[in-house]
Amino acid sequence: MNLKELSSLLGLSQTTVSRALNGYPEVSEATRQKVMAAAKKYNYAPSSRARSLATGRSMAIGHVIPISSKHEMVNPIFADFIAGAGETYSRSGYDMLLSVVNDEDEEAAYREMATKGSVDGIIVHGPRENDPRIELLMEIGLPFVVHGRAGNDTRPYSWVDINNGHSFRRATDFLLDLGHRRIALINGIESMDFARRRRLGYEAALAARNVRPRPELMSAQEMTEQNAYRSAREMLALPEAPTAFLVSSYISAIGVRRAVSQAGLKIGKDVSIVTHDDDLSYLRNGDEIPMFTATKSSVRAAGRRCAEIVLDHIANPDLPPVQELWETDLTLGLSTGPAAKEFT
Amino acid sequence: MNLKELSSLLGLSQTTVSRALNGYPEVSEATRQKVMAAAKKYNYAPSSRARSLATGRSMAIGHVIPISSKHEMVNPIFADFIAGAGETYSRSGYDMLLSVVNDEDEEAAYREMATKGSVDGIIVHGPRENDPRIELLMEIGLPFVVHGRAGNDTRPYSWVDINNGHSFRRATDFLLDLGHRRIALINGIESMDFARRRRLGYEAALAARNVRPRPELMSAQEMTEQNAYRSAREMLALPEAPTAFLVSSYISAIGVRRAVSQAGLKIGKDVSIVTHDDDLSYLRNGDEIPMFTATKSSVRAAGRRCAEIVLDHIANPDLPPVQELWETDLTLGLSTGPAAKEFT
DNA sequence: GTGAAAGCGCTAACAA
DNA sequence: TTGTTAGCGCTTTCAC
Repeated sequence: MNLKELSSLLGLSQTTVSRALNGYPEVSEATRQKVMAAAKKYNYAPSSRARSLATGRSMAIGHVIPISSKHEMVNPIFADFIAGAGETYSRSGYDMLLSVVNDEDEEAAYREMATKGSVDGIIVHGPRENDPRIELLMEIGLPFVVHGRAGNDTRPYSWVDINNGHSFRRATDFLLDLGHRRIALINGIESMDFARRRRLGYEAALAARNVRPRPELMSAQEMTEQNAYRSAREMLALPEAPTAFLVSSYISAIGVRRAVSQAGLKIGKDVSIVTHDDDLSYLRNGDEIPMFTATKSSVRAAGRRCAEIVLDHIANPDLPPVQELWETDLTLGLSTGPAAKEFT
Repeated sequence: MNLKELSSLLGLSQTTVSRALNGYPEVSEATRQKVMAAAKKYNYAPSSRARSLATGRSMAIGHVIPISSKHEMVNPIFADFIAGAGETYSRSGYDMLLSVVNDEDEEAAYREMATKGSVDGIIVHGPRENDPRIELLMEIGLPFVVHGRAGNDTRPYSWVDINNGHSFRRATDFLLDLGHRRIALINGIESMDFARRRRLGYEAALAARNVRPRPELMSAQEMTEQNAYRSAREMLALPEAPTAFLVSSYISAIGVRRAVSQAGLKIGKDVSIVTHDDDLSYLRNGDEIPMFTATKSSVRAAGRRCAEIVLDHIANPDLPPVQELWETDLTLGLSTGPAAKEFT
């Protein structure tokens, strides 16, 4: 069923039917009712392709997902982010176009989305330090929002980010307060902006207390259980083994936990672990200490927010860039480890 | 830059330019070269909207991701599947349209994709037993492929599935061979087709050896670490505690592992755990026993295959449905648990 | 309040 | 081998 058929069925012009359906005010209430009813009855929905061509807007937002052979197959937080963004899009009648590309083809993917006119805006995932995509997207001229930031690039582009530095600084301070001096950092790959900021926060906390950072207690790798396990095991075998671990992802924390157990050490007694978690409920038994930076729900919220911002910029291209730094729910649990104390 | 501009720039008709760009044979090599060069120079790419409208094909495949308030936020294997499908699409010049919807709106989402003509085919995720979507999609008439199956529906629709039943039957057999008689099953929610099949495989293995299935050793929940942890802890507190756990997801296995450790039991000695894993390397030390059903790479391969099938059906609508049941790499490691033995 | 007609940018018959 | 022309299904001026 298309507009032509529907309108001839109703004995009206295409114009009137279109107007009735799109909520134009000049249509009489009676006609509108009739049209709406018929559309529903015949299950009519305007062709998005035709509509796009006529209006010049494609009603879709592009997400480019880089698949690297070198790095993690798929960013673990990606799914939740997408879920959040998707909610916003469907509320606003937008589609989400996903483009999965090898990272060397990524630039071409953005260019193509723009020149083919398949999207009205773009969301950038997993920004790296001095990410060249920012430049590219500014040149292309399509509205875009970055989830995270690309280093200290001060150009006015829109982004939504978690305050990774502050969060890790506070977590490190917490461990220092507990009396720890050999605090290991199990981090993600440092080319990712968020990992760099986390390390800086950790280092800043150490420096403020004159605690010497130990390179042998810092690892920066793809965040898998395996990597974390191996790193933690090696660190625990050192003559001066860490008494605490600050861990940059939940899945890595599981690897650390395994290494600690296997070394015959008791978590929360011999060694403290500070990490992310979405569910505190089971952690208040001295098992480990959670720290919120990017939980499932906050990632989802970030997805929603990024989507909103890009839609706003599409609706109003003169809007200034939006830059939001979200403070985290840094919720630290009760530790029964060395010098344990409650901290909120 | 659009076709009109490009062709007038070249002093050619739109038709010729279009033909040259689309690889039609009747264009002279000389013109083609010229056209190609100009297109590259001016960074021209045909508008996908206009092209879709003209050809009637939208060059996009729809994926509907149901977000349930009741269940897991996002299916954990979803990201890898998407990555695989995305690879295939980009090779074939297709786009992927993601629609994130509440599960009650899912039917409407499929209908809309079809009537709006925004996709040429659909991939169905997370089929449930007697999933009404199958009916709906057959009625809609768009090519579709299901990742998994919808119960024992024998209608001729295309699907790609892992042999979950067989895999779990073999794993259970393995544990029975080791001498285990109280084998717990930590499963996903049974409304999901895969979970049901896994339980059936498990029960069949028990029945074949006249081992009574114990309802108190079977849990079926959303697959999170928390749920698995709680279930395992409860089971271990029973007077007749399980000596082995058969666990339906890697993340659940982590919860089981924690419960077992916390109970003061040694994995691989007091209790065997059979589960999924992508990386065997660290498991041959008696820690636990991996079992492959749906690993990251096989899920990705399934994504690629589903995408291929749907593209095939779009290219040739008369193609009969493709139904593929993949046998799994059920690789069982060395257990040092009770009656341990090598099994491959 | 309604309709006629032009046009969005492309592809594909049909002509030449 | 190339060009002319007529749509694809919708929105949107402009005229009534």
